[in-house]
Amino acid sequence: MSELAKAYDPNPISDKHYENWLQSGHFHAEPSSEKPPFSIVIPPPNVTGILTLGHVLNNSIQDILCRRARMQGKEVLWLPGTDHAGLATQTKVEESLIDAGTSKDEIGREAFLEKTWEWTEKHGGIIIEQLKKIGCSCDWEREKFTMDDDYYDAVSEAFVKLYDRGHIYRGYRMVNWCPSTQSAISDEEVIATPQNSKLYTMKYEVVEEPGTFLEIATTRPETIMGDTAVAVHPEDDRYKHMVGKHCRRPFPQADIPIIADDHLDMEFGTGVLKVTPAHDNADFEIGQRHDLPVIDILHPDGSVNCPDVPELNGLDRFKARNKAAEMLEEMGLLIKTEKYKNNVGFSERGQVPIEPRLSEQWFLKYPKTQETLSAVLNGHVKFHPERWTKVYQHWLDNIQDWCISRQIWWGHRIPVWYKNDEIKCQKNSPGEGWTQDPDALDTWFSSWLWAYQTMDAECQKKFYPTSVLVTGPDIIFLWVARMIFAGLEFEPSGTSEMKQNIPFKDVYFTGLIRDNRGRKLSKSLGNSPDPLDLVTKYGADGLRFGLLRVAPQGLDIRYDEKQIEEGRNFCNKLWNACRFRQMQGDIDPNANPYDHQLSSYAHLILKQTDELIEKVDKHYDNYQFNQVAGTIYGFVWTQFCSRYLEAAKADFNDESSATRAGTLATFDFVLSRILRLLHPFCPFITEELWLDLNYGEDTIQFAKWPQRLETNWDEAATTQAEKIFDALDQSRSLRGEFGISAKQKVKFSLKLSGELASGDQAILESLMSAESLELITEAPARTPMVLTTLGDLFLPLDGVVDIEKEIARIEKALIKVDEDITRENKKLSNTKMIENAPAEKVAEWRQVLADAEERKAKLTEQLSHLK
RNA sequence: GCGGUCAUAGCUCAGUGGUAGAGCACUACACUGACACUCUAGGGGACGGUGGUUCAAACCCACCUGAUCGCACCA
Repeated sequence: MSELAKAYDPNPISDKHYENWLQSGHFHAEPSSEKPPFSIVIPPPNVTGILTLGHVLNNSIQDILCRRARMQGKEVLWLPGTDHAGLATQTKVEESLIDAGTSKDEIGREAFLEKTWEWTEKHGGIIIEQLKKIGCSCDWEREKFTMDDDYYDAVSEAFVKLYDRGHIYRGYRMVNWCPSTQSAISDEEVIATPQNSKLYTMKYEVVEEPGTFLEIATTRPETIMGDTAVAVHPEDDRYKHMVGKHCRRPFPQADIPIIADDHLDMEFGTGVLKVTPAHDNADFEIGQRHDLPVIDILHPDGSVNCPDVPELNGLDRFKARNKAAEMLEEMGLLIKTEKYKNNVGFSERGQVPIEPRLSEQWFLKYPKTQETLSAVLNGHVKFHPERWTKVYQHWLDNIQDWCISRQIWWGHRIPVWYKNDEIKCQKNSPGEGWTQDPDALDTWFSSWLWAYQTMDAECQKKFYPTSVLVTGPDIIFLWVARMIFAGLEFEPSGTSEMKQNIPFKDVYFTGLIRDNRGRKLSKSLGNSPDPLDLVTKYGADGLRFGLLRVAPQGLDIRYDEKQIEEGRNFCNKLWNACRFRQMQGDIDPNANPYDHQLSSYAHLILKQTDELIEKVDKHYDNYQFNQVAGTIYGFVWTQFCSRYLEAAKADFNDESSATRAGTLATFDFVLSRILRLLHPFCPFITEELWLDLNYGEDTIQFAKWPQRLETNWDEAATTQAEKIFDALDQSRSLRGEFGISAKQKVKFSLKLSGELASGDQAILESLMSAESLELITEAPARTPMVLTTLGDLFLPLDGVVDIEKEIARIEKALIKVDEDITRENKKLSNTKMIENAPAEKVAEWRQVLADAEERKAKLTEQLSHLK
């Protein structure tokens, strides 16, 4: 047993223990184990990503669940891995190529993929090392990557299966096009973003009625060249008569029909809509209904493709917008330009507005939507907090086909082959002359197999379905729902039973971390701290505990570094409590307090420990980690350190104390439970203290999870201890009122209401740091007094007492007592209340009233003595 | 527009029907033999508003206000 340092220095300890844990294989999950299984698959971070506070929160929670499960005797699999993040990684590699003076198209597909693998190997795995720094107990032997050969094959096979079952099709349809990455993206990756735009009102001349103009409002004059009609509402009296006629598109000049369509809102703008079927979802549908031609006037990069209008041709779409407005102005067709706020869809990755664009893409028509919904509604999968089920249901009720093809190279290539007019869907080339589809699959198309494809057959048998998924609600559609689909569709259990195929039983949604002004953490705002800096400053345990303590279930977190500092301070507090214990010597790992004579406060802390275990278990089971942390924090700091430990000093300083051995045994008993309860949150410091204090031979990681004692408490003793602490608090207040410092030795007199054992008296005397504590039967005159549950406590001040001050103090106390009496009287004089309230409540109120009246009598008497 | 969430001390938040809580911040005190990453004391709240249910509402219900997040959007 090494002597503990005066201050807790987390980092050397953490590194030492993590190294040991890795070498001992403690994180290994054994599929052949007899123990009940507990499993979690990590939400795979981007392979080239770096750790954020969000990751810390998310992975700490998973670690907490896993570590507790191990202590509860379960066989735990926490399966780690990373995601290839197709678009995100490809973008980074492309940028590096441009910096090097080349480009992906220049070097070609094969060389590009080689570069990307190099990049992945160079930058990949950083986040894995960072996760180790914060203590994550993943089974690293099983680390998976979505581009591993076997995983790659599985993704292709999944595609082929769905194709064969008729769920996947190719179609020329309107998709969300990201001009920045030049790829289609799914609806879920489009973020509606409020924009300050302009609404242009222009006029088109009616061909059949020269001199008559239709006024049209638009936010996108740069798409005029793609207009193939102008639409009005069929019941709009202003325009009804125009339907069937034509109006003149200004550039390139052409006559386009005026049509009637129900889609229009007569209230909006002028009630006339320019119809651009190639560049707007709604317009496309109108075009379909009216058989309008589709004119695509944009290049894939978002620049204008319209040689007939040389002024605009080749311009970027936003420049073209301004230019088109200028042209309208010059032609005298622009009536007005107004400021206008609207929502524009942005590409999540590319950070630019998306273009609705027609293109040939692969789509998945989701199978088993009913089952996917009912898995959650029936409670096979439980969401925490539950309200997310509503969001989930809403999405499923309105589900659209999933565009799964991406015009990128880094990812799982679509397993479809073409030769002349033939198409074959299979993993490998059908032979000579066949060319593979150039596109890759949406990254999420690989992620959705993650819950089982990460496991080998043996592990699947033991650990699938997994126990719980911990993730953010922002990917409820992108990932969570789709994993449920995958489980139900591909039936990894080998049976068709729903319960065996759903990928997880519980889903815990974490909150979002925001800064102290409520903004999201982001690199561009510079408000995103580096978790590793925080680890350096406060230790991994401090970071974990501090963060978890302020992370309420299902709500966003206002992050402040102060909170992490508090976490570190808490660890230091615990450290020093253990250091204090160590100074007393003689640690018995199997100490049983009940073998010894116990002081009243030892009885109290034992009972409180039992209550602690109950509360902590309850909060754990409800996934209320902030409550777990808060409960342990309060217990350690207040009950254990400020009360029990301070009281114990009296015993430890007195060699002859009859309760000394019992106090020591109680100390070890309680502390060893605190360490175990805290281990999931603070794995490093608890391991260190566990070993230093010799509470177990080996590691704390598999120490038995504390159980309640459920013994018959010595109620008399615990009540007495509470009274003693009340008397202590009151004595301190009294000192404070009269400006007597805490260490200044003073005499106290106590007129007991009940009994006080001599041992307890000695402890109280010591805690009050009193010169003496005299038991008296007569109240002394002109002496400051305070009422306690133990009795009336007097502070004789040998004539130096400020009587006016004491009178004021007592009068203030009387006001408070009168308020209590009034309140209780009001309740008790209400006959309805007496009749309807439970008898025990009424009795309670009567007791409160009686107590208050007794206090009032005493205070009144004291006041009369003073005056 | 539809749906969700939140509103309690200066700040961050606990508190599921019966006397308003914690941490931080603030004020004062103490370099007390575990800890200054500390100790002790103190001040500070008509629990967003209005109604309703109830013997009893911070808590349950309705509406309102404000903030925030999804989803769908009108060009």
